[in-house]
Amino acid sequence: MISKKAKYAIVALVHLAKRPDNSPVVIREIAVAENIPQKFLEAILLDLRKAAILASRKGKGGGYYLLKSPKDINMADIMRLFDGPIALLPCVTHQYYERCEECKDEATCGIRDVFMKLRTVTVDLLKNASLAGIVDRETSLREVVKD
Amino acid sequence: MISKKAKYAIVALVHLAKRPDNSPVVIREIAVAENIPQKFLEAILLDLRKAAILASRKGKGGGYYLLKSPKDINMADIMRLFDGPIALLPCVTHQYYERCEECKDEATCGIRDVFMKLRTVTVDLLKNASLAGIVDRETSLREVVKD
DNA sequence: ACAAAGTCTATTGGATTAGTAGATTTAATA
DNA sequence: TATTAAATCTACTAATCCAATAGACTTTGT
Repeated sequence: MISKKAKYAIVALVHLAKRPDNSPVVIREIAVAENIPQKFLEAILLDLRKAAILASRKGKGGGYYLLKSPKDINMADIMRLFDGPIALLPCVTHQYYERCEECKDEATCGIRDVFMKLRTVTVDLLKNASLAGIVDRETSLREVVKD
Repeated sequence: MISKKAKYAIVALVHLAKRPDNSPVVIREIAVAENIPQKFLEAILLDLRKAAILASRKGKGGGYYLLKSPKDINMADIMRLFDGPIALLPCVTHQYYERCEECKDEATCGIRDVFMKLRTVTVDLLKNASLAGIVDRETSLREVVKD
């Protein structure tokens, strides 16, 4: 399961991506609109800012806004940022590789083989899931439901 | 990341599946051979027994052995047993479905859509990864390395 | 009877998760 | 320049989970 942090981050990003202009949005607006505990959200948005996905302005008229285009923000990056590696075994991650202590021969490990394949398809799918894609999908899903 | 419990479970099952006959194997043998803390492994094997994947015999000559054929034991079942749902969001699990509290409309949620697709491909891949497949894969990988 | 095996109950230290509280800093504007 | 609205920083906490250990108990074969 994804952490609440990662989930809230995605929800907040979608909220920001849905706005026509990219003007700053105050934390409270996002928190209220998306049912996210405000103080918790503050920490999350800060992380997104440190990761250069969001930018912020302090003081009156301030708030958070997207720094990158929605089509350049993907789920893989967000999930890695909050929950660490996407792979399910340390021996099949790219960035955080670590040998399994109990493993006798990595090269011929059939378990590793399975989880390597899984990692590949997962990262592939999440890399291709952009904020823009999600927003588009919501509008087209709404069309379908309306009918 | 998968839990140690799930990983040890898979390693232990592969150990059992590799044996030509299906005679009982004592916990210590598996623990020593696979570098798994014995006491920890005991609890794991007990869980596998309760799930009717392994059976056991007490006393001299006893131990654990597979109850099901290796081709009928798949990674999805093992992972669910130890780590719970495979899906990354509660709203896209089959067995443990739970609404996301912060979600406004599930039917048109673009986030849910992404994680639903991910769940489908993941479960599909893990369901098709049987113990038998893993053992086979190890033998054929060994062939390749030998050359 | 004895030894060899699994089984059960309890506990523990440490890490992680999901927050909360409150003081501080920065910027706009009246 | 005083006020206000906003983000930012530091610290703390309760609850849960993870990985493992300890020790007593039960069952079974010889």
